[in-house]
Amino acid sequence: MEIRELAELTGVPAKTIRYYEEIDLLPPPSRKPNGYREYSEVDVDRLKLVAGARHLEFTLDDVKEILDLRDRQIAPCGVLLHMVENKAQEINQRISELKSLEKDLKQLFTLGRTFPTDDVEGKNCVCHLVSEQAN
Amino acid sequence: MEIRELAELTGVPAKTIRYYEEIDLLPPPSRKPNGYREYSEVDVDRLKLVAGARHLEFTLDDVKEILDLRDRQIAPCGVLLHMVENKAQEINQRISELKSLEKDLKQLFTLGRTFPTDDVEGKNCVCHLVSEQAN
DNA sequence: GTTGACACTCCAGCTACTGGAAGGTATAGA
DNA sequence: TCTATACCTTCCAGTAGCTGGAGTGTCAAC
Repeated sequence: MEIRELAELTGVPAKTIRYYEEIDLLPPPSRKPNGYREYSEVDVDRLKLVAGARHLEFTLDDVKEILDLRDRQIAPCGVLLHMVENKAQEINQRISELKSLEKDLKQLFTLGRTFPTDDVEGKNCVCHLVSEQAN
Repeated sequence: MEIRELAELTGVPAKTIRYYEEIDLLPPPSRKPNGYREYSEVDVDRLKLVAGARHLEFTLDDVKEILDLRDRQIAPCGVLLHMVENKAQEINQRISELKSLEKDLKQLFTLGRTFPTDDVEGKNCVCHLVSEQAN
């Protein structure tokens, strides 16, 4: 199949597929006589793993690690399971951060709404509240 | 004051301060005879606003917009308040995404743990589960 | 005179693509 | 046969927000 079909089967844009090839995430495929890339089911499987991992917000380095193991005939499941656990942890952490951020923003909004909107430099200015966030 | 002091007062690394200057977020400061940058309280205020906004995860473009208004003597509070509201909304959205992601990861972990760790290509492989995430 | 901690500029690299230019190829229709 | 279109190809540049490092200059203390 050509690159467009691989793109459709995996949901990964053709442009991105070429990029993945460039950074050695995907092996250079064989070429048709006209120079077009030609892919097989094996490529579909590989790219689906990449797409799935990206959907889970793994980095391309993570993905590379998994694929490297697989390429060397080592079952990557153990490592991957570990990565999944770590990623869940990481996401959890980020959720906490964002929740705290959301709280700050809402507080800022509530307080800021009580201020006049034409005070450029005074303390009763949303800008001033924002400046204080840095601490 | 020199750049190091400004950095300490605002928590923004000197390197970043120079970068902000380069992208016209901060005006080029006056220079001492030896060529060192020299800052005043006004610069501290300005950079604190930037730092606060960055802490709230506003983009530098957002910050630029606010500073531009202020520089043209227009009170940016109204615009900023609006931005705060939008950002809260955006963060909220992202929290939802991450929560769903966390759920997927935890499910994957639970299920993956029941699999043998030496199955490279079969269906009982974490890799296979990850591949299916793309849908 | 030398050491150490600063300062300066400039260039490169990070992540994960994405857009666009300039050109080649395949197919369908007038 | 010409042409329109929808692909394909390569290569270069840009995005966001810094950060690291090289190479050099300055200043104060010992």
